[in-house]
Amino acid sequence: MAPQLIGCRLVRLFNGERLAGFITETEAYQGEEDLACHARVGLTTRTEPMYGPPGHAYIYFTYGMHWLLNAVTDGEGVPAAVLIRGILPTEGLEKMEELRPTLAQKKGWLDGPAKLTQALALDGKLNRADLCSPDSGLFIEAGISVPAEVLKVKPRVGIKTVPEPWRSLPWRWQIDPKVLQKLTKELLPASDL
DNA sequence: CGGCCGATTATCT
DNA sequence: GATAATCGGCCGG
Repeated sequence: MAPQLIGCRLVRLFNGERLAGFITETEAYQGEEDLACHARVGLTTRTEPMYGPPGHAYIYFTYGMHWLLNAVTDGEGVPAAVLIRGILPTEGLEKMEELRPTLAQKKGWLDGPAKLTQALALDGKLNRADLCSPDSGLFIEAGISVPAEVLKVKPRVGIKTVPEPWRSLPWRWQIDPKVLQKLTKELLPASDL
């Protein structure tokens, strides 16, 4: 699911306005045996959404200040999720700039998991939102087709203390930076992204 | 560009 | 009481 979500459109309805962007980077976290996955400690209050039905959001708080968005990707009772690590903004830029003023409209604006949750006004209130229903206020639509050959696959980041083989598994997908730059110019010719 | 560091608090041991 | 699926600022190359 992680590579398949690349290119899909992530949409947030905020005060009646559409804030959206194409997903550009993802990471996979799968199962209690994956020592980088929160579910390594089993079913807890925090990990419960990952054990729930697929297609829902798993949004958690970390480092004392950041909210991170995941899509639950496996059946009930099977903990698995895809971390959304970056988007290419396409709708509601003005509002997103207001929500995330730092470095707004500059290079690297929304290329981090906590950056995009700021721009989309996401926090624990959206935890477990149905990502397949517009009624939830947070959902994923069809987007652009991104050929597999322009995807880069690398180890997941931010898990330096996790033992092997989990630390080095190639479970991070991103649009090739060169292709992303070209895409950005096509979609947002006037911006400085 | 890469590496180090401090911020700040929910969650789990 | 320790840790963390990060970020931004500051440093050096």
